[in-house]
Amino acid sequence: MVSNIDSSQLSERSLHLFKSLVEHFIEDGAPVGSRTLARDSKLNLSPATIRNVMADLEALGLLNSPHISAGRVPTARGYRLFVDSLLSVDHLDSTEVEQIARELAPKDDVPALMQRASSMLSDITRLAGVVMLPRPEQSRLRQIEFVALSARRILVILVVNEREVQNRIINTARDFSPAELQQVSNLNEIFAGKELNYVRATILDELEKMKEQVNQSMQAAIEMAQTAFDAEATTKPDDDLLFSGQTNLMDVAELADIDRLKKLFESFNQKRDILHLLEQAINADGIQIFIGEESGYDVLDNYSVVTAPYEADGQMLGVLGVIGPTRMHYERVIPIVDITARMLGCALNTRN
Amino acid sequence: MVSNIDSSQLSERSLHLFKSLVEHFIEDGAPVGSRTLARDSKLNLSPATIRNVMADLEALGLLNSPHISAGRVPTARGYRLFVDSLLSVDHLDSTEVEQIARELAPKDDVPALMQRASSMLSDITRLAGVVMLPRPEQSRLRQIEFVALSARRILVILVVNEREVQNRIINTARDFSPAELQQVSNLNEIFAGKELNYVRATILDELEKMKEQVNQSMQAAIEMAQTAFDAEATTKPDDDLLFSGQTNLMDVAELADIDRLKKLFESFNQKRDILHLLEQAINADGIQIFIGEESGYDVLDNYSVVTAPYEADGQMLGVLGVIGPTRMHYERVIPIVDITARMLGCALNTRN
DNA sequence: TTTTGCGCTCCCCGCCGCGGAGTGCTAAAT
DNA sequence: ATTTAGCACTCCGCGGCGGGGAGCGCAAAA
Repeated sequence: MVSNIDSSQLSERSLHLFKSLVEHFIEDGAPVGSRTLARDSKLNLSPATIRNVMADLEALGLLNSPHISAGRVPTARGYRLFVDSLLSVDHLDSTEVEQIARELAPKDDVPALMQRASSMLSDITRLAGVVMLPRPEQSRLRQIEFVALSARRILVILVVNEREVQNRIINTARDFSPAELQQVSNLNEIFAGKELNYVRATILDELEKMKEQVNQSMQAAIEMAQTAFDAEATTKPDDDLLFSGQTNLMDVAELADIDRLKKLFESFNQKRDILHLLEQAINADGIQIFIGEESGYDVLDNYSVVTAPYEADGQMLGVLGVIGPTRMHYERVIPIVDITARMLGCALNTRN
Repeated sequence: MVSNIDSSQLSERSLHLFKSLVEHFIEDGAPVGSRTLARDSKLNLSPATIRNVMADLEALGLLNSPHISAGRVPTARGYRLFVDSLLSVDHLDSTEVEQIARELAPKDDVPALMQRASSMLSDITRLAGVVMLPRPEQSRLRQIEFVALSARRILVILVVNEREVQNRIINTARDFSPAELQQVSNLNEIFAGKELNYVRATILDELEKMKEQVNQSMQAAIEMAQTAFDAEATTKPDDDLLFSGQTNLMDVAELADIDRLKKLFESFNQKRDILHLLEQAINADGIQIFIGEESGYDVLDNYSVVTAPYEADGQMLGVLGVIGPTRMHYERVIPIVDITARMLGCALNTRN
């Protein structure tokens, strides 16, 4: 990749004009010419001077023009300079902060909270919102329970990390008596508080060794657990992204070009690309922005993604963000994404 | 509503021409003129004659023309006549039937099955698919379990109807001892197999009476159950529609008109309108079709919805269907929706 | 270094005119 | 009594044309 432009490489004046141009373009989406810029930027300069400056900026790859006699438009690289060095971030309206806080009040379960976070992001920015569900590095098993549905159908309940409940139904190879089901409490004693992968590995691999050490009905518990974890391994968590407000992107005339939009929506459904992108952002320290072609995914050409990781109890949990046209109001979107991530983190901190 | 046209009110020849016209229009979306119709319909008639017939059909409200010198286009009423009396339904390719059967093999849990049904519908028809989740009239409580997470946080697990598991976490007003939690098995004895609403009502309303009859730790169980069912009452099942393939609608140039499409997508998200529509179809005996404006929801202008209810174990469970432009290949879509509903029903029949 | 002036490019928009497809009507043909 | 042929007419779509506007670059003047 060609190196990005550093703001120190440019004169004060160039920067001012450049900033002004980008703001203009973000506002009304039309290429910006020297006249308008001369009129609106406070510097008293003639259009001709400004044309010279713009020619320089174009040579640096910060601007280009759709055709020879149109105004200029920022390139991805231009936006990059803009957001990195030139942007003055809005101070959020206190009523908006309150709204966010209200929406993210921890009043129900985690998935619902995430859903609210996503739709709030899209409502408030009028763009598309996305939230990656928390995938804690370490899932500690809290409790495991077996409930008999019929002789060979058993409901397995895993309580993980204080808050999360997984259940699945397994069909066992042989009948189990109620007494055998009771033995599961032994498993709790052994595994409570252990890391989930460790539990799985232990149960699946070290079965032989354990079987010799324990009594018969305990063996039954292990057998069942084995079936349960086998089944669980096949469960891929591929619904770990929550989108909302996709339709907001449909009235950004920017690209009414249905085909691009369709491709974008399809990539929302596939989730793969967006997921990869967000994963890149999870270790970023705060806001991270992917601008247009930068992202490397060509469905995102002309779109930007503003992300922020969220954490609770000192642990990185996931990423959330907003997807919209490169021509978006970064100065507003950035603080919104930022504060949403923080507040979501708060809401997730172990409560009570 | 003005009465629909009955096929017996029209001459054989008119019907033939009308059918031919609709098929033509469905095929290429352009208004159909007398010349093309004269050429393609096997009857040896001159364009002029056909013009006369078309004028009659227009007078009946079956056709109209975008402007005076364009060809004719079917009206909603025209489509109605077409699907009710004129349509010869395709015989499904056996490979397609197999594909459907394969997709709907009951290999995992109900929600996943529904999801697969929906995306299969959209894949195979290249339109948008929708499935209403089963809402059994009677949910019988199979089992209820309490698991202590901490002294005051208790995980409540309800097993309903053999297959469905609900869990929620409640915060209790006072501490409960493990011994008290054990008492829940008494609740199982009382309520197992009872209708869920009855259980809820009994627990919430008849608390006083029961308290006197039982020992103290049993009272604890009732208290907890009360809290649990209180919480449950607030949980609205509003995510009971599964859409997929919305993006398919984006390349029906038919209405590249982004605004309409946006409204439609929004109504998918709101779910309300579509849900109401599908509810009308649940008591229909098999396929039901809503054509354009007929549906009464103006977001569906120029769209048709083809639905079929599905049932298992002799009980109506829900509705599924396909949403696409009025100009869709009904002769193909109808059998697909039909067979999908049947097979989904089979997959849901109590297994084992 | 900035500004002025000038020639030039390209888009956008409205206009015109034309060919094509289709209609409705009337009069002739069957 | 139908059906057909003929004819005048309507309307869309398209390409070409021309002018106005916005903008550019360059060179020469300030």
